[in-house]
Amino acid sequence: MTKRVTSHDVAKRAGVSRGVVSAVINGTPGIRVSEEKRREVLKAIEELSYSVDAQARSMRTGKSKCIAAYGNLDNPFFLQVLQGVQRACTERDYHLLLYGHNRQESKQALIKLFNQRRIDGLLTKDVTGYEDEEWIAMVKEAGIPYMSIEGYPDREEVQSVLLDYGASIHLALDYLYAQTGLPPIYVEMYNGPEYAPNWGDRNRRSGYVEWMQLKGLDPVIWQQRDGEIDPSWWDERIRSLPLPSALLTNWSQGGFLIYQSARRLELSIGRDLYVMAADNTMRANEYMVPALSAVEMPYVEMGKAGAHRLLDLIEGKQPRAASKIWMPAVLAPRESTPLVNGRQD
Amino acid sequence: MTKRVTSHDVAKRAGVSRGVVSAVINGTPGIRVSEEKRREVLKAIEELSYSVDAQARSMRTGKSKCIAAYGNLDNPFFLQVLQGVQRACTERDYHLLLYGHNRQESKQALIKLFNQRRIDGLLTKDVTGYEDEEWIAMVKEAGIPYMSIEGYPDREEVQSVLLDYGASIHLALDYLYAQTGLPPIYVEMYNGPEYAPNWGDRNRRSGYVEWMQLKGLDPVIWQQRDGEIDPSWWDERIRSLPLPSALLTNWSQGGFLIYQSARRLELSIGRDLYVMAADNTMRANEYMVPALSAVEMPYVEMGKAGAHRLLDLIEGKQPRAASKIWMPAVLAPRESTPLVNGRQD
DNA sequence: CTGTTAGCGCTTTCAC
DNA sequence: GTGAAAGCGCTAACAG
Repeated sequence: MTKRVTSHDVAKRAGVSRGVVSAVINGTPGIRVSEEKRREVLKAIEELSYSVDAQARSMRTGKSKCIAAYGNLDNPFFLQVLQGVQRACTERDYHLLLYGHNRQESKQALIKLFNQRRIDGLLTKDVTGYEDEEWIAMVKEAGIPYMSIEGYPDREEVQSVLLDYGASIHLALDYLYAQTGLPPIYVEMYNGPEYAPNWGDRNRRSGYVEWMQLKGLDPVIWQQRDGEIDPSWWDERIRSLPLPSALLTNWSQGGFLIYQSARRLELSIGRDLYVMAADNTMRANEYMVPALSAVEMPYVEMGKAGAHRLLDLIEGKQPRAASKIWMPAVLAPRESTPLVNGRQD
Repeated sequence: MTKRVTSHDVAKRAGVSRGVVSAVINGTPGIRVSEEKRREVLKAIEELSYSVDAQARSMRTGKSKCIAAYGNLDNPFFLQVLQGVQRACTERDYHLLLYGHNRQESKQALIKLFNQRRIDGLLTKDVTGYEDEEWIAMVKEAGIPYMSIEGYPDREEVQSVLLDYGASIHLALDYLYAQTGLPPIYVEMYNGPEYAPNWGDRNRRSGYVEWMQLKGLDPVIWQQRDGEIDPSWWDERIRSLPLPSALLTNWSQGGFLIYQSARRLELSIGRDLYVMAADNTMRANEYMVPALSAVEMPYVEMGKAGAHRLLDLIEGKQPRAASKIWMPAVLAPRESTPLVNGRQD
């Protein structure tokens, strides 16, 4: 192993002092260095292929230029968020440490991490509407710049990136209604055992009811627990429907179950049933046959926006900004909701 | 901001010297410390909620206990690999830095990173059979402990985790044949513009030919470029098939196109056509209707195995191990390949 | 404007 | 056994 090249070596070769080398590299304001010397230094850096030791620098400055992202690696959304975060980090020359859900304790370990690694900031991908008092207290006490993706909708003092679920449902319904002219049925999936919708699903549901009332239509809501293996439940309901009918489901999982039922009943999606999803949890919408129309959540953009805000916070750029960043959903029209004959305008 | 707690503070409070504190924390061999003092130190650490500064430590020791993972964040496989890597890191108390494809230069930047951040090792998720001479030369010159996932199958001196694609095809064919008793047609997708199969696809293809010959059957191979929008190509071929027929496709994308054609021709997957995929690129197999049978690649395990090997390398545990880790594919039987009537044994 | 120097917090060697 | 001190590579403050 060859010996490490230090700023000392560079200084010696360029015939200057180490302070100058540092000034050249960091463009330290208040230190003027002659053009000639600067060139010398740059040349020496090039020739020795020197690069600063980030550890030593951050030890001195107290800033590591590292942020940490924490989330559930089982969840494909987290990958998208990471992608956005990663881009922001690259753009602003930060590094990204990755931590995954492992045990219950691990979130607390992040605080420890903050001390150990001198992480400059922390970003977590939470489930929609997640709130954890204790955690927020810890973060605040530790003085960590912090940002949540999808958490803490009701806590103004916590920075987070949020989705406007109500608006996303309106977007979906406007489209579905324009395509089909049919009053959409809302199929609401939930995680058992009890019906306890999270923040996002509550907003979606009320968005639906609101929209229907606006149009003077009667809301029709089907509720079913996800994971419930009960094909006949679906078959009975769908069999009783007039054809064609239009359905909007809060989770794409619901779309999948409707497709399965249609297969059993020998109904055709896109002809007998118009189906649309209000998310893309499984990231399979476009691969279903026929491809499932949906409103989808811009997780990459959320990650990017969140990371930029976090970096602003770290660098003290945004002293008194609003704590919430709201993101709009994106309409993805596909084959499951063709334009119904005679509705062209 | 409260002042940082240092080992000095701990030492003072525990009434010992800093060397002892260090010895207690790291269990330094060759330094014996009395049980009483040890207890004192631990108590002081607890009371002051002290944690070592990783930067300072790694500056001193030259080891950062950090590895970096690099890959394409657009690719869902990479998330799975990351998951495995992350687990290995947690188990062995390492930290994980994440870098994504951004520009062409960024891979070179990893080398720089190695110097700057004192990364202990590097892991890349490459495309199947990827090889890059120049990169390997750079890595070797820099002396970076390095591991590739899916790359460098033919370079014995490079450490990598590989999949046995030939065996995976045999596994798929054995299953498909047992279920249906039909000679499977092989549907080979490729990325255009020219037919230039990668390492994995070459192995799959020869695995198919080999298996068919073993059974005394004539190989039938359809080739189609992915992204080619040509529904009639599929419809004509599939229409000409005797029913039922069995098809195995190298990419799940092929399964998707077959499903679409079946929909147009009003054929039923699982009754008229038995379909199976030899991968799960889109991670949508189980959400297709009917769910698509496949052999799938254990990317989580690959990441984990790769990371553990990398850490072994870093810690000098495995002086002369074989450079390749071979992983077997996993059979995932689903609804698209039901047991054909009368074939129960 | 340039050069010297103090220290960031830790580990490890070397005297005691 | 224990304590002092050197030094990892850097930046910022302070002399010259």
